[in-house]
Amino acid sequence: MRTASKRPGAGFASVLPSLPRDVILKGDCIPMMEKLPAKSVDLIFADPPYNLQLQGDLHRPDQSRVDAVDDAWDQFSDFAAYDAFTRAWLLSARRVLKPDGGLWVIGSYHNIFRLGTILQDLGFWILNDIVWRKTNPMPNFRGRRFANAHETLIWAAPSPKAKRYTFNYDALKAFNDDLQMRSDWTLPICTGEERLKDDTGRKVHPTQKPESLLYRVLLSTTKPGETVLDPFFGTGTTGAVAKKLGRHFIGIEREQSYIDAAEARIEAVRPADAPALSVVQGKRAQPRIPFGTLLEAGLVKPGERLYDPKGRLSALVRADASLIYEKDGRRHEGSIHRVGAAVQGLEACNGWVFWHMRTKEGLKPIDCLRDTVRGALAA
Amino acid sequence: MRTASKRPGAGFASVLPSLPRDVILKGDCIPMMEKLPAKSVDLIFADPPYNLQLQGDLHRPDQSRVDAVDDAWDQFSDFAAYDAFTRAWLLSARRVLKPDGGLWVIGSYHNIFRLGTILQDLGFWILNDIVWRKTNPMPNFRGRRFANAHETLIWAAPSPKAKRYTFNYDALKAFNDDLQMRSDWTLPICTGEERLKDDTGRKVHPTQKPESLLYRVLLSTTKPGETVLDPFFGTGTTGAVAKKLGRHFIGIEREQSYIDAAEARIEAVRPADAPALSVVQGKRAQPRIPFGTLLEAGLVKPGERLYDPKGRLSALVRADASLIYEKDGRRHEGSIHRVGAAVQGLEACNGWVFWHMRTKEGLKPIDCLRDTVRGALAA
DNA sequence: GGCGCTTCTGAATCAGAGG
DNA sequence: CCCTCTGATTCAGAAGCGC
Repeated sequence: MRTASKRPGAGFASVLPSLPRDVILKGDCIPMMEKLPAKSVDLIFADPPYNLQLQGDLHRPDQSRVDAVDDAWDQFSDFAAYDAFTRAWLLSARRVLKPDGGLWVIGSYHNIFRLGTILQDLGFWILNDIVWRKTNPMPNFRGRRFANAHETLIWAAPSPKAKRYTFNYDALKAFNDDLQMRSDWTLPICTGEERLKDDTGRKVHPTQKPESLLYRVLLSTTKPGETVLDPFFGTGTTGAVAKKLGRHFIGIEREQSYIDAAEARIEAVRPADAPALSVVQGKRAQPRIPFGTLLEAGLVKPGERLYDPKGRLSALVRADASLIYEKDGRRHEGSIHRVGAAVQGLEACNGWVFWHMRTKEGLKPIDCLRDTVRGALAA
Repeated sequence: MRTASKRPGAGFASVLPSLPRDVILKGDCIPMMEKLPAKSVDLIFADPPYNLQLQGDLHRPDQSRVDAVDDAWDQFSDFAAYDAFTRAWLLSARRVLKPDGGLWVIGSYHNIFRLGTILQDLGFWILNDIVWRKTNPMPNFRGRRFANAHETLIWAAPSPKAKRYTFNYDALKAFNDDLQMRSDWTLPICTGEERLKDDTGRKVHPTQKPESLLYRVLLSTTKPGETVLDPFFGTGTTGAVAKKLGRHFIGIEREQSYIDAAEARIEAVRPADAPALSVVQGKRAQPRIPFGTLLEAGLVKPGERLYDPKGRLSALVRADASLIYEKDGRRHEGSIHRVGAAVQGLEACNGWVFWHMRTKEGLKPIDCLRDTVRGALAA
């Protein structure tokens, strides 16, 4: 891992010719992202500052808390600065993001509504909001509110027309004991061994995110070998999990102390082996086998009959892999899907699971034959 | 209960001298709220249109069509129109609200970020965002996103200096088995007997909220005898729960069919019959521990092997918590349960007790690790 | 009545390749 | 870009039905 330091007069001259990978770039995220080639990153995970009062960039001119806090204009001026910052880094981020990439942001009620609104205003397309339920949140000590036991993430595509974003649906379903993954994730906060401490035992970063959270983010919305950018890298949770999962990372961070901690931490990570990184693939990922292939392979012969699941209706297979169904003067012909839909009076039908062959063991869906063909292709 | 109808030229002449209570006002919420005296209401609960932007029809895998929320009242031309509407009704609402009153809004990711941003811009002070985790949400039928399993509520005071808002901390804590009430509430959606149906058996309102949700809202942030205003009354869940809990209500609603249903419903409420309301309590809602959680927690690592009870067969653990088994040309992949079933030639298998890890003390079922995680979660 | 099986439904921004 | 066609995709709970 390398660290590219941006010193005065010593930064990148202009946009880099190619994407650096597995590096931490030192500096503010907006100028740094401007150095990266456009449409080059597969995923962005951002954990931006929550409290604008503590950020140098966002400091109000007079540093003071407004006396008349019910003054709407003053309220707005604070939020306006945060909004301007948010808009700026999100625009930079989208330039770097591939058109079919994904973007995650995390926040609390202090900033997440502004993040979400600006995402929508900029034309990002929200795919889900995700709730991180903390199993061990900080209690509310004064007893004046509900215990703040969650944070919110937003997962978005860069535009509404981006339909080919990565979502490892089947992997997540396997991960979750064969139930599809929900929008609420129950995970502990970062404590114990995982929490980075300095020599004096104090935590290195005030809001270090748990690796489990990033694990789920990267597992669900990236593929092995892809690159994830984290513009607010902190102590490098994103980088550590990316390395562990065989993904590449680019971190951007201003504070040298965080960079030092992140480098040591990521250095110590041992990535999993390639076989362990492959995930369950659904049917969509498998090579398409048209019905005609079964005829070419001799697994189905022209003139055979296919049956509905109960064996009552049947249709004739023709040489061109179309079916013909005739009964009581009704007549349908076409693909296995069209005829399947027609005989059921439905709009659509998956002919692969509707139509069955008669075998010694009874009726078997023709979908089984596809597996046979796929096996033959693989061998 | 009375219904005040606003007919052309027959509405209230101007602002009412006193607050009507336990009534449903027919009409648009903004002009209706303008008739109410300023600073007169203790709490506002608002379930505004969500501004869903649905494309075509959605079908379940069994081809049945999902009954979408395509009502006219949820149609807005763009975000600007929705924002203007939101700003307007929130301003009207704040005028009516007592300075130490509270305001709740509920929404999904389609609108909640805009609601939150506008609340902040208008100078409301957010006290909590609350997540309603649905025990029985609609699944994601196309497998392209996480199942949308929650909605978000925002609880806010009308200004940052309002410190004397009502919060029944101790009541909530008792309600929650002496644990502080958290910001995530696990409750089922409104179904069964509670869901209002018309003569033909169709739901009266597309988005009726469960009484359990309002029960928790009113119990936590109002006192008996206080008045709660609901500007988007619908079929009157707020009114029904208010009556049940000895609070007064004012509902505002445009649709006569909803008003009729609400009146009959509220009429039938007996205030005495206290909480027969089944709510899923925090402590009893033991989190399910999917196998993936063990990987996130680092208790199992991608690339490790799991063994059958006799240690003869073994399978590789992958990053998505799926297993892969390969022997003599046979190959199975999927969840611990699927692969466990496949290697035994069974229909089903409990992977938690079938698969074992090698430890110094010999083979141990992975189920033991679940206890470890549960312990960590409880701590 | 009881049990088991089937059917139905819920605030949803829900496909992708090929021609 | 538009149109056509293939064929992938669901969980919890209530209600209804049949034995």
